[in-house]
Amino acid sequence: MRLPSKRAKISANMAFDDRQDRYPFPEIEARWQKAWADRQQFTVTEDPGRPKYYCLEMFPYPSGRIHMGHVRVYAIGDLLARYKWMRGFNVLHPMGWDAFGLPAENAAIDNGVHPAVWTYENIDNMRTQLRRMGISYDWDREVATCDPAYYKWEQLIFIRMLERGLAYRRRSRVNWCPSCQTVLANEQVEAGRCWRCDSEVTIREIDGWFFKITDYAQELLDWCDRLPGWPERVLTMQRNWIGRSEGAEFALPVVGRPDLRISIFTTRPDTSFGMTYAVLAPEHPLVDRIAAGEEERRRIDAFRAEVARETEIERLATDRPKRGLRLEARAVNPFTGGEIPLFLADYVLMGYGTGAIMAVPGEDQRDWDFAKANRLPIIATVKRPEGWREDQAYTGDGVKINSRFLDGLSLEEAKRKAIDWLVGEGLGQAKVNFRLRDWGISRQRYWGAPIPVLYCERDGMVPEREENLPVVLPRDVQISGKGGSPLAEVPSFVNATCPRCGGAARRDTDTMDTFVESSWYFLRYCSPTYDRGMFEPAAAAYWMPVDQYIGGIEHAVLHLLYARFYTKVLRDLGMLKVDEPFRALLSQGMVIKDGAKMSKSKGNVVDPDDLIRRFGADTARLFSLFAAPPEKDLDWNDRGVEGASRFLNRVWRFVHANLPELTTAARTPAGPLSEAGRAFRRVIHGTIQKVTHDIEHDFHFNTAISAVMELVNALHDFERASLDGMARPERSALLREAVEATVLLLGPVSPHITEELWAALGHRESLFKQVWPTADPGALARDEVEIVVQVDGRVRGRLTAAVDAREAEVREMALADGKVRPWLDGRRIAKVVVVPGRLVNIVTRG
RNA sequence: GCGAGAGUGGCGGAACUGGCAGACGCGCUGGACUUAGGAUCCAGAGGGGCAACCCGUGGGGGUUCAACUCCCCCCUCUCGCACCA
Repeated sequence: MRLPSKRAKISANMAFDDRQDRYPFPEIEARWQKAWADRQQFTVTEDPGRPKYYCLEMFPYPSGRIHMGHVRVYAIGDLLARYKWMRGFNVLHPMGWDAFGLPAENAAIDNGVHPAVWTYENIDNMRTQLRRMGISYDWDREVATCDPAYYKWEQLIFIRMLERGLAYRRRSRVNWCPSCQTVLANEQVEAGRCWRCDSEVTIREIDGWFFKITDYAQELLDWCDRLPGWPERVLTMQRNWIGRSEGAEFALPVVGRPDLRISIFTTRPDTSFGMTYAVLAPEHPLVDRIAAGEEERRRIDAFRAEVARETEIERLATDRPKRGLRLEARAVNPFTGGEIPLFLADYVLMGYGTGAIMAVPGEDQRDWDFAKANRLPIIATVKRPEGWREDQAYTGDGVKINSRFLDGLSLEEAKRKAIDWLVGEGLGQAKVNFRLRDWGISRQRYWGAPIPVLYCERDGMVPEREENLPVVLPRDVQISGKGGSPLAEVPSFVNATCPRCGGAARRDTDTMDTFVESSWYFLRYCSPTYDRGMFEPAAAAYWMPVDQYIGGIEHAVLHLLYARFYTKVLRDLGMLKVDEPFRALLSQGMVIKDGAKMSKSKGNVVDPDDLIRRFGADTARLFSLFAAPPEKDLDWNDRGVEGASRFLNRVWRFVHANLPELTTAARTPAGPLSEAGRAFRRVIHGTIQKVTHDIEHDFHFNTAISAVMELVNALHDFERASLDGMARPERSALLREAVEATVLLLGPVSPHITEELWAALGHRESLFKQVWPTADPGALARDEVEIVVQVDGRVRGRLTAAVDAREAEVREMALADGKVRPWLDGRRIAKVVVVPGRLVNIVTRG
């Protein structure tokens, strides 16, 4: 009876789309986006009088179009930003573009379009797409890292780092395509071959710039314990990446060569008496001097060429045979005084430790495998446990054996004593080693920030003068994908004057790793147009650190570690007060579809534009947040999107169908509530409590949204049930309270429809200037609870007890329960466990 | 390979510090309203069984009155890799 008439009313009042019966989201979303922009609602300035909240999502690479991963991360960020607005914070929520990088150069090679043109067109497209999502960005703070006004400051910091020895030059290995005559990124190497010409990739040594992140290894590690807002799994990955290990460093003399000593690092100095051979990395610089003659030199070169074809992952794999080459020279184990053979082997890397190891096959599995393959002796220096089969290395604890003055000691004691001995003999010392390597930042690419140094015949390497910055990337350049750095082909760029002597000098033609730009963009947002420095000190002092950083788990190590490092460098340069850039981190999972990452080749891509056109941004955002908790992968499902859309429509319809009653109702129910009214009010306030908790506690927006859905379900039930038997003012006031709570709680998720509904409910001010609702403890209070009764762990009955019922009382009720008694017949009660307010478990025997 | 995560109905996912497994949504089934329904509303539903009940959180052990949750072993999948001397 009521439904048809209600339906008629709905159609007449609400301008539903005729065909689809959907609320008019295109118009609503456009209108509110314009209103927020016109009012500059999310434009912020520093306001010391209010608590600040800096909410940041990892900025995108301007690939051309946003994808669902972007929708997800920005929906998460915007929810938090808007929530914090409603909580009274002064929220900084900026957006920009990680605009340098390889794809722009590839586009230039493939389509002949200039990287700058390509990049800025993409930015324009993506900005339009993002605006359609209705994110609360302060667009006045937009930055693009390819802007000289941006990278100028990065060049300045480079020079400061150079002055402090934090930037230095050395040789390093790169992938080289002999056919294209160019350096390849790892990404451009496919199964050992060049992705363009399919030639076999080789390794080349070239000079490049490094940042000395290893100087900060200990501090970066220490602060992992002081970042409680970070996910533990990311901190664990960072700790492992930094890879601190304690041990000893000492020298092995080369037999007959008093001029040569091989320095080795070991975490197990206690096993030194088990050293039966030693290994150098094939790249080790001493190898050339150790080589005995022409013939051995040739063998070494051949071996090096073989190893050069292996990736580091292959070289370190423990499940494949290790390659080795025995050298003619021998070394001395200083502990035993005995001679041991020397090898080159692929499993020893130049980049870790000293690039040489003492091999202890008895207590190291890789050494064991290599020793077995090369018929080398194996000596046990730790007593094996009872029944140990001598078929693998023993890496466990135990008493030292076969180790002369270390015999009988525990492993830890022996480590200390071995080091003491080394120190006493003047052979070595205790040493802390890190797995972390310095950060190579030189790229032989065009589309990046130029490295601001020159090379002068007379003065050598000279940094550019500060007043000459930025060193601007020249526009006219040929990008072919062949040959060296494209900048080397631009005479007007290369040929410059020496900042020191004024003579002729050549500029460095490499550009910086794009990770450098992304290591400080969050600082630039604090004062994006400031032109007297990287950032305005007062602005950075106000906004930093970022309170909540949000981005993909794939950045768990590299980007996040580099940004932490860069921040510490700036602090040590006296520019910044904070020690860490990101107070809290939310690592969100990927968006997948049909069990696989979205990709064009798999044909499972969902286009956000298309989605927004069909369902609206509010629905797209709602679904992204509802379908999975943020840290997990999200399996995209088109049907699920329809469900999200259906939910918003349901809310829309309910509000409009009851508008007259809602707008005339009292704000709070007058007088005492009926029992049904109290029950409903408990649902309302329970929802407020749960949503707030889920947002604050663990970012589980999916359960927050499901709680609102439950409230809406309860709202419908209440609306129907309260028609009879409830006083009209009570009903109306409760309906209003519930609807307003729904709209407020849903605001950060789906901001356009909720603004519209909020206005329809008679409010003049923006929803996002409202105060977030708080749960009324009085409304939450209940006087009875349901208690589950188990017999031997199985649910056999349930009973209702007073909240404050005593344990003995509940126990008696359970034992007397009619449903429970038959299960106790003929059994002896061994024990009764009472969990207050939850359950009773009656344990029987026999 | 190493490092880090994840495995729960037909599907996405719930389940607080060990206490009723499957909230919420999708899909499905039945019904109502409709010229119509791919709109909307109501109801049902983990699997087995007429039922009482039994079985169920990747697999196998264990701890406990009680295990998705804690411990040990194994399997599968995902992410990162410059990487353990």
